[in-house]
Amino acid sequence: MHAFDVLGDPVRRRILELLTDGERSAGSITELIRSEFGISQPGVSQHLRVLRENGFTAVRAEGTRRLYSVEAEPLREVDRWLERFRGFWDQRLDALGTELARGRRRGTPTRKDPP
Amino acid sequence: MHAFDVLGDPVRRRILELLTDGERSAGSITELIRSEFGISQPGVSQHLRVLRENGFTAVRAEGTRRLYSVEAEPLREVDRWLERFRGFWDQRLDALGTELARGRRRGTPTRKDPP
DNA sequence: CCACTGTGTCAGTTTGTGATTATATAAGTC
DNA sequence: GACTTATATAATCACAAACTGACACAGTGG
Repeated sequence: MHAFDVLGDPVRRRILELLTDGERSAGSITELIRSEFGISQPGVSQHLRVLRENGFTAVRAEGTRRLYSVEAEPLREVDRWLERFRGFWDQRLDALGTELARGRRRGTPTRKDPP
Repeated sequence: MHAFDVLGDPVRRRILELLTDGERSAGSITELIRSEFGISQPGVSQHLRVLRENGFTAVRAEGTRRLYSVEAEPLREVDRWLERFRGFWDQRLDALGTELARGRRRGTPTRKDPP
């Protein structure tokens, strides 16, 4: 499953958002998601599975609890894919800053259409 | 349809990639995509429609030709969503740069799990 | 006007994904 | 050991998405 497919689901995006400020147990995630989306516990668990199996989260057991946390790599991959499009809005870049932070090369796009 | 759903399809991602270096006619896109993915002309046309209807592309008519080009906004939206996760890998940031370019506030995430 | 090219739309079929209910497993508690 | 809590898995079902083939329609050139 491609990273973008994983992020295509609003529940999964929300779960990742919840994890931005640190570890969270499956239970606390489930509770929140249930209240926000009205889906069942197994439903949430399956989304957690997708995130897990695609490397978006790391899990750590603590008793019966499973503590989930964000794993950066796949998100970073998405970020890298987007990179090629930054030129479309970064134009009036506070140059130095962006250029240093990201390693871009591409300038403003130009026309090109084969016959 | 959410931006991530649009990007969930590999054909649509590829089309956007093709458009990074400028306008392209539906025909030239179709030809390329057909050779790469082996799908029919209507198939490609439908993907173009999704991109169009979701604001990922602009279209301009030139005779019978339709010239497609990238429209930044939706991609930018995705970029903004990702922003909150940059802290997970940007740590060793060439500080100044990133901080100036993006308007981040969040630091390194910390633990937090409600009972 | 006719035929041809370029492109979009429609109808119908297939497939994959997300949801549900029921159940399994594993860890604590009494 | 029986019971409860925490979480995952299994089986199944429903629906949205993607593909195809047939067709429509606008421009263009003879």
